[in-house]
Amino acid sequence: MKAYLEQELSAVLAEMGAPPDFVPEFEIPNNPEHGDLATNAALQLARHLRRAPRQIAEEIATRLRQKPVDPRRIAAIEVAGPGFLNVRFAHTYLADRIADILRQGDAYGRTDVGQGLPAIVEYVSANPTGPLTVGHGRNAVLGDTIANLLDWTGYAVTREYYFNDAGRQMRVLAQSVRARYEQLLADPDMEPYLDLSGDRRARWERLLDTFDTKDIEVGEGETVEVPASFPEDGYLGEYIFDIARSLIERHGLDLLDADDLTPFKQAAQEAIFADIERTIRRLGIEMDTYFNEHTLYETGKVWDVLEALRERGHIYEADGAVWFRTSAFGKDKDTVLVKSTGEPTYRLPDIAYHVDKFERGFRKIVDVFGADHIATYPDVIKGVELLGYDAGAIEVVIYQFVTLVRGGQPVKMSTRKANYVTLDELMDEVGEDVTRFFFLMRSPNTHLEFDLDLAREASDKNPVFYLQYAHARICSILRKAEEVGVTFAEDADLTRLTHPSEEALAKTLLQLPEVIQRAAETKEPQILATYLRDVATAFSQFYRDCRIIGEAQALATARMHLARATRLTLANGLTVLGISAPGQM
RNA sequence: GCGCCUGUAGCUCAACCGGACAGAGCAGCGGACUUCUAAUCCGCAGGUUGCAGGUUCGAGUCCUGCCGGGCGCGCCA
Repeated sequence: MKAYLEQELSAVLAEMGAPPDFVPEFEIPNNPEHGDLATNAALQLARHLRRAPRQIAEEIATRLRQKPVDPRRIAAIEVAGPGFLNVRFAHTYLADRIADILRQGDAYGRTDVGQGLPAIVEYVSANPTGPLTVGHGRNAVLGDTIANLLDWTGYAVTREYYFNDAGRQMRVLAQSVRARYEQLLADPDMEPYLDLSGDRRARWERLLDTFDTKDIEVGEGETVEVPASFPEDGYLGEYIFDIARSLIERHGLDLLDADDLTPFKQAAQEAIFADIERTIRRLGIEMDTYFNEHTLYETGKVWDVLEALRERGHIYEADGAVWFRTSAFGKDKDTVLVKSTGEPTYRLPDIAYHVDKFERGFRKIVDVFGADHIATYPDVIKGVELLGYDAGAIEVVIYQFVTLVRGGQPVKMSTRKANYVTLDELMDEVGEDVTRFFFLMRSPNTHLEFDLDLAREASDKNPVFYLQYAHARICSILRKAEEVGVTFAEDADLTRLTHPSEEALAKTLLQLPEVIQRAAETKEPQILATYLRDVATAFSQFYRDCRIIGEAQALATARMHLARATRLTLANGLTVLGISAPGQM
């Protein structure tokens, strides 16, 4: 409808001498008295046409009315206020659209604006150094929902997890595991559990003699006692012990004198990745691809990118390092791409990674990052652009941090002390649906306060249940209506839906496709979450005013259609958000 | 000091490329269940959209300057 009106209006405006690049837009007015769709085109054109906006609006209205406008769709075109043009839907239009929703079923809300364009959404992308935290949760849920939104708007979406299992972080992780491994073994009580055959007894006794501990600083003057071999910035989490224990079960003390960290790294990575995958699966997330940074070295792409940048003169060497001339485009400093050790910084593979995304054919590239990456991604985009790719295809979604609030107080967390709430613990406490919804109900660029008390409350205070309750209630009504013999006739006469609550509900329902489009374009899922609340409210009001059971068959059937259309709208919207739509509560 | 985000009702937040009277939820007060789910609905109260200028027919939205909060500013990721 919107597109139809915009097209008709464009034609009229062209006749009236509007600039050819002017695109009129209709929007839904805040105030229902202003009709179902309104446009401010006359106001915007007043200056250009050098005429009073009100007068322009009158002429547009007159011309529009002369067009062969389908009376099944439009009931009235009015001029109002300083020069707005308000359009009212015909009653038959609403009836047609409800029938349309039911025809589309599970697909209602889908559009093809993306036209099958290949899109990639990169999210989570946590390196396997520990369990996912609440912060990763916002990333995961946001990324996954954006991927859903793009899918529903007609893009061919790939969901990708990018990670790096080489580098310093992983080395420190492996060292941490080895230190815990030694610590667990350096216990005289372990004797009965160990195979001490051969020279193993001597090795074990040597460990008992030499094992020592030290204190390390963890901030705010606090210290923690750790094995002497524990790295300064090692990982203190309890999960490191679990990994060490599993190594003892599998290898006993045979890894004691290994001078290679590989088995520790391997075990840690496998265990942690398995854990991460379990966690995101709980949230309903299924990745299409996992991309290991390492492949960018194996294929030489990292060096190709470096050479390409060098050829184009964006690179120079100084102090033994290779620099990217970022100061040439507005940054206050240049950026190191290859350290004097010969090892690239993460920025170089990041550029190569994005080049790779283009080479794989993606035409829309979405990255989901926390606010702490805000300063780094412009370099990557610039790098890609300098190599001749369409950097405009890259969209970076930056989300602000999450604070957990309990009892009105922020929950203190410190990664350093391994004192943080994991995503799994959060889901254990409040459930998966609530977790997803809370991460989605706020704009990504606002700081999120996650109120655990509110989230845990299974009551009317919790906004998730409001949506789910409305859905469950519809299911219940439809069940009961069928029990008492109200039939769901295919040929129901939907023009019988004339009650204001019925009309208001119907008008709300038919917004779903454009709401999904807008949320997809802006990458702001809270637009959809907010809309679904409106749907639930409109339904509750309909429920208050209009009964199904006990009404004459024709009216009851028409209302069943409306209830079904509402259920589809809620269910499809919740599906996009990745939240379940229960049949009863 | 510089860059990005942010400041809207007591609290948490909406407000669709600048549009008509700034809206919800929670908290507060008052109402509605012999009825298809009261996890619901209705009403009341609550605001100088941080402050000051500017652009515009029109500004919560755009520009400038202040003030407050967050995140960055490494040959870490």
